Order: sequence, then C-alpha cells, then structure tokens
Amino acid sequence: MSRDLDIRVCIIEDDETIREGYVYLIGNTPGYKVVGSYPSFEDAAKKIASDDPDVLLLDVELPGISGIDALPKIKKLIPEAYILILTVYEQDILIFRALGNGASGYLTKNTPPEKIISAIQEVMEGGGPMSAHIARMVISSFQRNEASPLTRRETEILEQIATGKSRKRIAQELFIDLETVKSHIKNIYHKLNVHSKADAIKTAKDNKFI
Amino acid sequence: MSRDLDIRVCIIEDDETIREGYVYLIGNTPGYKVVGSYPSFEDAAKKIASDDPDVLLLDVELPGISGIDALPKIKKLIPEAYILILTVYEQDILIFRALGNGASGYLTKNTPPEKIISAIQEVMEGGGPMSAHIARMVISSFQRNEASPLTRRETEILEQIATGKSRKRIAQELFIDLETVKSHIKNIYHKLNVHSKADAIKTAKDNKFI
DNA sequence: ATACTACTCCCCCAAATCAGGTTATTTTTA
DNA sequence: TAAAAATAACCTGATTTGGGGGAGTAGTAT
Repeated sequence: MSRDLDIRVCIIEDDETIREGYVYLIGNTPGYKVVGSYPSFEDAAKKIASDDPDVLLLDVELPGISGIDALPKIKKLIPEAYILILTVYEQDILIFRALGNGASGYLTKNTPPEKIISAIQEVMEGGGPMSAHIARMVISSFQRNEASPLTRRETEILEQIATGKSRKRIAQELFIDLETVKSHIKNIYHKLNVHSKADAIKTAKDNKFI
Repeated sequence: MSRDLDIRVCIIEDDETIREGYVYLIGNTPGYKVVGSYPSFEDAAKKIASDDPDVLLLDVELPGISGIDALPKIKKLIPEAYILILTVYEQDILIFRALGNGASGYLTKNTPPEKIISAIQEVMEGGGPMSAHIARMVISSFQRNEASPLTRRETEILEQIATGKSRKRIAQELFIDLETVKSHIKNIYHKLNVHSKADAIKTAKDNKFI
C-alpha cells in the first residue's frame, strides 16, 4: 500500500516529552504520518503550510500566542486541515472559543493513545471527536433552565427581543396588540428585576431562560 | 454483586423488532437492567415515573406525540434520568431541539450494540455521547464564517447590539465615542444591505458572521 | 366555587434611541 | 507607501423604550 495515502499529521505542543510522545505514537501507527512538529505557533508558522497536514494536533497552553488565539491564523495557513485541540483545560470559555475559532474537535490530555488515533480518523471521516466531559459541556450549552420564572409567552417574546426586533414588529409577527407585547415586557422586567432590554437578555441568557 | 447497582434503563420505541432488540441487548448485558419498554409516550407516561430509570432511550419518530416534543413532559416525570435520543434522523433542527429540550445524548440507529451500551455508561459518568456526524454538526454550530465581510470591530459591535445594548452603552464599554459606534453601524448596514438592527442580526446569524 | 395564572388590551407620559446623510482624521496593516 | 480600518463630528426626523396605571377573559387548580 502506498505511503501517499497516509493521514498527514502536524503537532504543535510545547512540552517536548509530550510532543515526542505524540510523534512516536502517530509515526508508528500504520496509515498515519507525522509531517511536522513544533513547540510554538511562531515556530510552526513558517513551515506548516508546506507540511500540508490533513490534521493538526494543537495544544492550548503555548509560549507566545496561545493555541486558541493562534487558531484563526492557522486556519489561514492551512484552511483545509482539521484542527484537534489537545489540552488539560476543560473550562467552558476555552472550549467554546476554540470551537468558535475553527477547531473540529477537543480532547483532554488524559485521552489514551488509541483514542487519539481514532479521533484523528474520526475527524477525517466527518466526525467531531470530543472527550466525554467536553461533549457534556457542549450539550449542556444548548439546554434551558427548567425552573424559569417566565411563562411560555414571555419566553417567546424575550427571544424575539433578543433578535433585535422592535415591539411593534413582535406584535405583528405574533398577531397580538402592541400593548400586549408591552404588558409582557413589563412582566418580564419585574420577574427578572431589570429595567432594560439588555439587562433582561443578559439575565435570561445567564440563567438559560432563553 | 447486587443487582441493585444495575443501571436502570427504559426504552420508548414504536418499532417492536427494534424495541425488543434493545431490550434483549441491554437485558443481557451485565450491569444493566431494562425496567420498562413502551411503544409510545402515551403508553410510557403512566408507568415511567415508577420505573425510576437512570437512562431513557428515546426514539424521535413515535405514534402520537414525537419524542422531541415529549421531552419536556418526560423531564417532569423523571427529572433525574438521562435521556438518549436514538433515531435515524440527522437534521440539525431536530438535533438542536432535542438537546434544547433536555436530551443528554444523540445517537443514530446505525450505532452498533456495543456503542449503545457504552453510550449509556458514558452518560451516567458525565459524558455526552453523540454519533460522529452529530458531534460534527454540533461543533459546526459554534463556528464562524471565515468569509465575513465585517471587520473585527464591526463584528464586535454587532455582537454587542445582539445583546440588546444601546449604542451609547456600547460606546462606553468599548471606550469609543457614540459617533464612532454609529459610523460602524452604518457600515455594517451597508455591507449587509439591511436597514435595521433586527435585519442585521438576522443576516449576520444566518451567515455565521456573529 | 374560587382563587390563581396566563394572556390579552387600553390609556397616559417623557426620555432615549435609531436610521440616514456627509465628511474627515488618525491608526493599522498589507 | 498605499489601502483598509478605526475613529470622530454635525445634521435631521421618525421610532422606540421604559414606566405608571387599570381591566377583561379563559383556563387550571384546589
């Protein structure tokens, strides 16, 4: 079988021991080939485009620019490559920023070697590999708070407000009177203890009422 | 070992063959126990609370009320249980509605039996099991459009507008003049070819500019 | 039967915000 | 060093917003 069909992998990871571990793991797995490995984005920037990787394993904590902040720049250098975040951090802010910046997967560093290999394969086949706990956090981000103080109609109207629509437009689209919309909004503000659109939206989002 | 430590599983699935397949699979796996299986939500509603399942496998296409629409009602009956969607459908609308309605995982029906078992275990351990393609769609939902016509500042301001903040407040928080914010907004409207907040937000969200 | 909640609609008011036009300077970046 | 981005100003009129009050109807629960 031709080596040309190997999955081409690049690695950016500052810890030499860990980095060499990945190089060894991937380099010795049939069907996979390490085409580059670097300790920082700055080092990778010059060569990574010509490495032409299919998948990049990217660490978050790097000297210089962080992996997450480097993501948009990396995307420009290798727009076709899939990027998998490999990190010890499980903070939701980091996860969502990474995914928003173009990562296609997010693995924690306790991931066993065979899972890293299967994650590389998975992302090449259209999957979105995530560690279990990460996946739970991602799913949780979609979920609503069951204990919302808002009624169905109030929730609906606040959602509409959060899309920037005026009360008049909301009234038209819901086939109710402008005065009714105003009444609902007053009730929403009272329940959430706020005095403006922005605060209502913030409180509702923070508490997952919308 | 006591049977009391078994993971208690319920199943709602209208196709009898598939349902019995799950019952057989789970019932014959050590550590797992089927405490109820029903062909529809209506049938399940009466008994499911007393079944006291840890995990519910829920089909989407059911006679009567759909699995997704039944989710909020199920949540009220068994608020502590984890719910895994098991379906042939992979449409993003269904996935996001399911997750928003309280599902903790989403599996497609081509999932091999051992994966179903491991998904049940995974959700009990704090994970969020998803089929590969589903995970990719979920991750994609976080990603921005690289080809946005908006500049960094314009994107930032439109994001602020989408939180309901007034121009004045945005100006204060970004330490720039109100007139500057207005200029940016004018440019945003021109680029997106819209004439209102609501339309700008809609266009930007539809195209993943924000 | 009754109390409660949700949803609906009405009046008033003042203040603030929004959309659009035009021009121009300073920074930043390619 | 050009080009692009970010900044700021001045003008106008229409629209929206937040807050005050009150009130009727339908459905649900007790």
